[in-house]
Amino acid sequence: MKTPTGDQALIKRMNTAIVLESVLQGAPLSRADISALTGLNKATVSSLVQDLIDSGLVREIGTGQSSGGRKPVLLEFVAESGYAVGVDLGVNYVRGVLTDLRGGVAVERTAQLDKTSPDEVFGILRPFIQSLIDEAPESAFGVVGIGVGVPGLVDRGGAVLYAPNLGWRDVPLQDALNRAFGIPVLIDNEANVGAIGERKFGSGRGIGSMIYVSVGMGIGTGLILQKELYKGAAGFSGELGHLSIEASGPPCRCGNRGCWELYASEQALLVRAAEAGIGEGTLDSLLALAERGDEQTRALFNGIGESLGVGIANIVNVFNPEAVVIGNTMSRARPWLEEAMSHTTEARALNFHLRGIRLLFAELGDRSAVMGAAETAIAAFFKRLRSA
Amino acid sequence: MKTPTGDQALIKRMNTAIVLESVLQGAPLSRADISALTGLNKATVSSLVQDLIDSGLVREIGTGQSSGGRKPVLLEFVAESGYAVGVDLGVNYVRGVLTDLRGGVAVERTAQLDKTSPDEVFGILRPFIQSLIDEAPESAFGVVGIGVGVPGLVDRGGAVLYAPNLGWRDVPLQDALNRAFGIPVLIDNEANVGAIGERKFGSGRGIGSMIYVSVGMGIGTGLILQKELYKGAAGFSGELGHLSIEASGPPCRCGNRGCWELYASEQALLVRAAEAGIGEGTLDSLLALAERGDEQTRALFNGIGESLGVGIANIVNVFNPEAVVIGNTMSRARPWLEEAMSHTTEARALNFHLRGIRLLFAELGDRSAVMGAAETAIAAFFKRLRSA
DNA sequence: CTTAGTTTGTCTATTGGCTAAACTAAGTTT
DNA sequence: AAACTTAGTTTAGCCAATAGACAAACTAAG
Repeated sequence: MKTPTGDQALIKRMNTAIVLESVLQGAPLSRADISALTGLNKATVSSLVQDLIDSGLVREIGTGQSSGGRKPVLLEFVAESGYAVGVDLGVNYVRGVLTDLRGGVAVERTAQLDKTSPDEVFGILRPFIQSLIDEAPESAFGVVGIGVGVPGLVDRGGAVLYAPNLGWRDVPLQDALNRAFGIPVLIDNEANVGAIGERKFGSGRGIGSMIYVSVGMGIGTGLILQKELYKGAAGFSGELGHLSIEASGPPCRCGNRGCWELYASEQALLVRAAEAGIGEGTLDSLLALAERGDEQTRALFNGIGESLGVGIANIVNVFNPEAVVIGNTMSRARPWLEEAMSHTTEARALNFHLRGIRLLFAELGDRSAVMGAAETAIAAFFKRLRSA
Repeated sequence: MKTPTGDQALIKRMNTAIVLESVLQGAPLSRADISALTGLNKATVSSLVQDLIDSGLVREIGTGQSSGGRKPVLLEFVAESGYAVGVDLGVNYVRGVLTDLRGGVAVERTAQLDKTSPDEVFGILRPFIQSLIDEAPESAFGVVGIGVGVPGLVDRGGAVLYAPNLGWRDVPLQDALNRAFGIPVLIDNEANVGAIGERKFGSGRGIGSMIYVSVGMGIGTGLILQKELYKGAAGFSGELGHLSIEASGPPCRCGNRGCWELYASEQALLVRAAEAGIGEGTLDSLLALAERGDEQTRALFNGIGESLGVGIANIVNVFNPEAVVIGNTMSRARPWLEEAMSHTTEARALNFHLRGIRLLFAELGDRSAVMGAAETAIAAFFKRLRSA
């Protein structure tokens, strides 16, 4: 029986979390507002707010408008009571942010990555992260954690099991960073943190079930189901890039055949462009051509859009999500993809599932993953607060 | 702020639920055992157990072995303190059970269904359910609810939005049954209740994430993720039968192309058998042929097994579940399907995701759905207990 | 057949969080 | 200025869980 038993301390933690949550959501509001909002007694709210003020998470910011009686004392969350580091480890770059507890970016930094062996990457990563930590202002909680997104499979213990594009196998990144910095470190797949980033700060704000499709050289996905990131039994789910859409299609390096990413990724686009002799082997060159009105290039994007739609129709049928968000590099091709993509999805998905669904593109662009990584660390901090 | 705030009543409800849960799990055990198991104080356990005894959910069943001191008084859950009705509404049959609160079957009954209009079905269903209710013995809580599985899409309010095989559209079944019997009624898709049945009573016992694939004339699926039935945003997810496995395959009645169920369902088997001039157009005849060693028939099953494997590989890559359970009529063809199915799945799914996965067949056979329907009603009863 | 030691389950006093109601503080309205 | 409103605090009481004392019922050793 692992279930934690209920006692008074639990109640207090729960109610404190509820009060903190209302301050986070409701921005400037008074103790009376919180009481009305939550149903908690005014006295209870007063007491819990005092605790939060003492801990530094909440502060009073003067009085508000009277509505016929004593003026309310307005409260707000102290975003600068702590900081978090978010890192997006790419195949040839590292991007990092230092954010406050509301996700406000204090420092942002990018570095090149030309070597990819675990040791070399760690040699770059360590001072990179340290420099972000060093820039954090004095605060009540200090730097509360480090979140990292990596292009590969990550197990529950934060070890990178397999990252083909980095050439990594079984790299215990979380352990290493944990030892180096002595603060909580969370490692997750790039698509998973991207999903978290878009849901918290981007186009998926407030959405309960959302599938984030990271379309870069491959296709990765992050599944947010019932407001939570879904991970499979072993911690790695959502390899929708390797969902086969042509059972008898060409073999994929994963062992399967006709995988979605063979048809709908940046890689697929570049291969097709090369076959047709268009562009210079880069997404940028193709985007420029499409921009200039080149019909052949636009047809190419159109085809990718259709293939995206085929996979999205599957996703919609399987998950019946509120939204599908397309992110990563290919989101820049939105103008040339969107119509074919939406059209194909609508033609193929089940009618009932399409009701009210939203097909969106990432708002944060190439920052979905860093921001999500930071948010991961912030969320873990709040979770720790709630349970202690 | 909809979150229920914490107060003492909540604590008591939580702890009562914990105590009840340990009695449910641990079968005959004493108050002292519960205290040791849960960490709750002996006095607390005593008090909560007394409440449960008073309510009729728990009873003392004499003393146990002493381990050198006073003999413990053993407790057990009173399964017969209430009853539930489970109904599996098929296209041409209705199956119903009356179970106690532990899912023990007290009465089981099946009826033919030759008419399928909502009114006609309701005319049959009403006395059918009434007769089950009438057989329930006197008990503390009486018949606590009715669960129904139907072959179609069901919305959150228990209305059948679309059931092509019954020819139903927008039939408010839950409302109708609720009014007729005045006890809680829960309607869900056949595959969803089947998943619940197999997880609770069948081959998926205790498994946290499991995909139930109901392979009948079509393919339906029930997704159990993190121990909970997953429903999409609008309440209907898991149409994995309409996951396209051949983007350029033949059109499906759903509007998409190359849907899984066109390749791997009983229907697909029968179509192929007819093309090859084998059997008499029924699954039974083909099973008999395969049994007798007919090579052509076995090859047919083998092909279906491969197609099942293609879809299962997709499922495994997407959900990384602990188990996939094949249910409904086609589970009877297990001997002729299993090898090709496992082999194809292993060849196509990502290696990491295959670790420890189990490909199972339904243990309850054609009773997965009824049992799951009953369990749905039982679970709802316990949920009500916990929140009041 | 005592007597000591164990184990089960209940009783009792205490703790701590929440609440209603009274109260203080600080405004607005007429 | 008097009457009313609203915000936030203080007070007394409630209730569930707990530690520890205790009674009941048993085993085992001398």
